[in-house]
Amino acid sequence: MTAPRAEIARAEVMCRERGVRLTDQRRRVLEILCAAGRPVGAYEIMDAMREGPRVVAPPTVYRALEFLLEQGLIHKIESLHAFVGCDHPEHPHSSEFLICLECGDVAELKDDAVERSLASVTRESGFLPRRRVVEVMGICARCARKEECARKEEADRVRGLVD
Amino acid sequence: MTAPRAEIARAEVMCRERGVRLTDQRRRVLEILCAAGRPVGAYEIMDAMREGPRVVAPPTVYRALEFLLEQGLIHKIESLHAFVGCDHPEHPHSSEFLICLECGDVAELKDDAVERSLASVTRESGFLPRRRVVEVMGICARCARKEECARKEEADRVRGLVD
DNA sequence: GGACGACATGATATCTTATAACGTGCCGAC
DNA sequence: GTCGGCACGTTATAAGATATCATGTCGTCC
Ligand SMILES: [Zn+2]
Ligand SMILES: [Zn+2]
Ligand SMILES: [Zn+2]
Ligand SMILES: [Zn+2]
Repeated sequence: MTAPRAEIARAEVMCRERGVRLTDQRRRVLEILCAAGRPVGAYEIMDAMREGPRVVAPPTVYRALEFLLEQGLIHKIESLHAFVGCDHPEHPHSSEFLICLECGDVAELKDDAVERSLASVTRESGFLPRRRVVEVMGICARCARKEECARKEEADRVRGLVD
Repeated sequence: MTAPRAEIARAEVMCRERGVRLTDQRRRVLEILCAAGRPVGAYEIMDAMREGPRVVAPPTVYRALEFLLEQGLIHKIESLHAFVGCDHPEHPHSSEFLICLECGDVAELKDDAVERSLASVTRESGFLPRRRVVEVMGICARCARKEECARKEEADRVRGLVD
């Protein structure tokens, strides 16, 4: 929830270099996504924008999202119908996510092993990839540890009762 | 569009073995998916079911889909909001798809290279995977060939005009 | 400076996808 | 027989996304 100054500044520069306009609406959406640091749905973004001066309608949000996606500044997470700011938008890349079912945390993979293995599989079959969606739902390391502790405590408690 | 007798028979056996019920509604949905041989949306399935004796409402379709997903008889393609019958449901597996943007054809990968590289990446980070979504959008081999031919013909035509 | 065109936004309506909530009927266990 | 679990019916509504047309904004060209 830190102010996403750095991300915005970076985006400004990238857009200027490319000759595209990071307008108020687009910047606002990017700010909301970066500040959240988690997947946010389009309608939630819309609500967040309402807090400002004016009311916005769905197309406004979706248009801003479309632009940010094109520029590689954000990613869409298909399995959540939600969007996240990109960690490292400097170079265009396909995104891969680890999504925690417990705490909702989302981590963007930077490793390209998956990308390479996908590339080799598709090349073999003559398929020309354009966009990749790789999303793994599961339990993140932190939640796994927490659950492990809880299990232990429970076991201890039961042992205590039996004694 | 072949009659999906084999798939249905196989599903019947699997359900019996597991002690779960492949009811009329569930079988009907599976038939529609297998017969289509392409991704089909829930509401399209609903329309297909209407052709039969009775009217069905969305929850009926979604409940059947939920059951079939649980039993591994079908997969959901997140990026299309659609469902497909599974090629090889005998052993539970996570699904990986190549989706053609041109003709809409969907191929389920059987190769497990992607699965393995994903597994190693997630293991390293202490993440416990539950469900994987791997969907690659692009141009299938057949459409790529077709486009290649079209490009050649166009080039020939232009050469002809210049001459 | 004024006309024009490209692009961005506003506003309204509608469409698609998915689920909540509650009731009914079937069937086997006891 | 009745009880409980499960599948299904029915109605309503939530949630996500897009189509369409009007309006505004801004730089360019004359
Ligand atoms: Zn990224
Ligand atoms: Zn977690
Ligand atoms: Zn499968
Ligand atoms: Zn194709």
